[in-house]
Amino acid sequence: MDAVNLKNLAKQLNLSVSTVSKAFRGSYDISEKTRERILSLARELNYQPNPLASSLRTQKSHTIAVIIPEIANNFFTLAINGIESVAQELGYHVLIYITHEDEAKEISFTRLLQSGRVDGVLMSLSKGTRDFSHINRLREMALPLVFFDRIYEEYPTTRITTNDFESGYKATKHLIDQGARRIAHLFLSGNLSIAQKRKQGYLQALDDHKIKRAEKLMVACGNDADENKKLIKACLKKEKPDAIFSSFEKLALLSYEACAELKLRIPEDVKIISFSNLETAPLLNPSLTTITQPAFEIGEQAARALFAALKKNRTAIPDKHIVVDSTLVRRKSTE
Amino acid sequence: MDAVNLKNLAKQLNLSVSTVSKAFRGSYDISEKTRERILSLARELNYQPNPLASSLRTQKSHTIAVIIPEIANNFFTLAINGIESVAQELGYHVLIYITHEDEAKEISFTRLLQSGRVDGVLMSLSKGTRDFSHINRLREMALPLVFFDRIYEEYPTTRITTNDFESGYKATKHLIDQGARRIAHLFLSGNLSIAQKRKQGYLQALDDHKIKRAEKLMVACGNDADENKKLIKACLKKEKPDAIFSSFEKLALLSYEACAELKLRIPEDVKIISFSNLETAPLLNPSLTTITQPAFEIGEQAARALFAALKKNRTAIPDKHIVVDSTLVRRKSTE
DNA sequence: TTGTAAGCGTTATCAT
DNA sequence: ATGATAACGCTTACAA
Repeated sequence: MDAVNLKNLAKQLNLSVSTVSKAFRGSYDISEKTRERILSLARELNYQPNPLASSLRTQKSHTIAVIIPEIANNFFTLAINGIESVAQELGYHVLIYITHEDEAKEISFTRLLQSGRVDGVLMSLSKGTRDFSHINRLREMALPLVFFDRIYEEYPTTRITTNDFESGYKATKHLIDQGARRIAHLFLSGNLSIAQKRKQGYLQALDDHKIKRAEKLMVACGNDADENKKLIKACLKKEKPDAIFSSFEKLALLSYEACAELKLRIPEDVKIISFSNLETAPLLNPSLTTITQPAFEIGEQAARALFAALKKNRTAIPDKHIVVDSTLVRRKSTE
Repeated sequence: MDAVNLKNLAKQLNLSVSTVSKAFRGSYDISEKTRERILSLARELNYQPNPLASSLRTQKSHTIAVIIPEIANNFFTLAINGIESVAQELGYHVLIYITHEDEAKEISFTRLLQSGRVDGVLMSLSKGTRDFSHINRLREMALPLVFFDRIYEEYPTTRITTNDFESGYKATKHLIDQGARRIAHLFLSGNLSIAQKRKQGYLQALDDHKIKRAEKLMVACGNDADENKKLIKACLKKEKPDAIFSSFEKLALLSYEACAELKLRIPEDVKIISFSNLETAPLLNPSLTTITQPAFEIGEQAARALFAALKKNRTAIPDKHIVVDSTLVRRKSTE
């Protein structure tokens, strides 16, 4: 069966291509009667306009790209859900690109997006990103870009995060209030601003409570889970922390495993709190105290910020930092 | 800055558009010297070919669509990971569509894909799908389609699932071996073939062990979590099962909550086994015995099946059912 | 109200 | 080895 297109329809109706085209776009200089004829034949033949042709012509793809570091991660999964729901509502299509925390991939993805494939980009930086020229290039190309969570702080666009400093502070203070004094901090190595903010919150809380900072209690983790678990175990064994504040969910889960393997009891020997969107946090053994980010909402807001700019036809996106609050949920792991 | 395109490059080099175009496609009737000139200017100006134009011309979008019922779900997250890794390797782009188990959305998505936007589709049916005409239409349009997990059994294409019947049987038998006799089964209402297969495995296992089937022990769940929890609690209270076999991860988590609320101990009062790709299954209280599907591999294989067909230029995809095995992982919830 | 024709940025065929 | 030109399917001035 030959694809049905405008030319096709036009011929069968003895009309011109442009008349048919206009009918679909609800132009009011088409008579009610011919419009009816056109639409009815279109329905019958199940006509679908070719989006490539139309995008090429209008310079709008009605598609956005979402670039994230990983997807087997509850935060990003929820964020995508938020993004997708807005995209669906507004009739946009969503391309997904996963960098696996790799700067080289991030660079090559941004390259691919530079020529009309998408109208805009939502992005969360990968841990490995050290140089930002690929991102600045997007600005030169006037490709609208909104950051969420793992933002590029200096980039003049809308950037959405949670209150990371305050949350880091609150998490640490919570541990202190629960009696902890040797608090380890697990974070992801690299340049991520959110990791730094959380760490600063941690340090500030220590300072405010006259607890001495100790480099050895701050564990920079990488990409490899086994490696990370070793780092955590080493810290637990050598430094004997009485609590752990983990900046990233997966590091908390590794801590649970590490504690089990070292026969350390949670929370008796080690209290644990972590940034996390884990649905099963309440069901863990013991249930995990979390700093929970409103991930769906973050995705949603990022998408809305982007689409608002797209509607206004490539208006620059407001240069501002939107902060939504995380919530601390107390559970057994810090009791 | 004006977008740099072929015409643009050609003018600056005093060459024709077609020469420049050929240079990029490594045509060998371009002299080494001019090719060098072209590529070097392209690099300098950071030229990126416009994929819309090129797709329109070649009738290949180098893009696939993935249609799934939900994304806040470890199985689908892992499957996407598998799909995306293959797509990345082969230079394809991935569009994501989430039906939220809604047939209407599934229909409208398949519509959108009918006119050149994508070269092929990977799909897992939504629970709500009762009519398949929208899917059959994709065949009429000769749009390559591969199913994974929630397959449309009658559709002549490659369909990838786990060994659902056997897994259902094995799960049930495991509960029986552990001493259970009143085994409830939680599944998703609707037409999903995998749900039916799993249930058949369950029933067969009961039959083989001379345990009487009981309608009231078979709980059909819907989309609403609260509603589902009520159903599960009602079953636990009225039917007093000594074990639960859950076909879907989220139903198992609700069962944990239900048991907690009813002060039922797992596994002493109720043993639980579930299909699940939960990373935290070993960390739950108690750890959850699972039937784990090789989700990443399923996604990967589905993608490979699709791309193989695409490479051969719209050859029909082999009509076959690929079965990969799930594994039963024994943990405390069924001890 | 309808039609003509140019053009979006490519690729591919056919000349030169 | 290079170039002119016609598509791909659509939108949009502008003309009729």
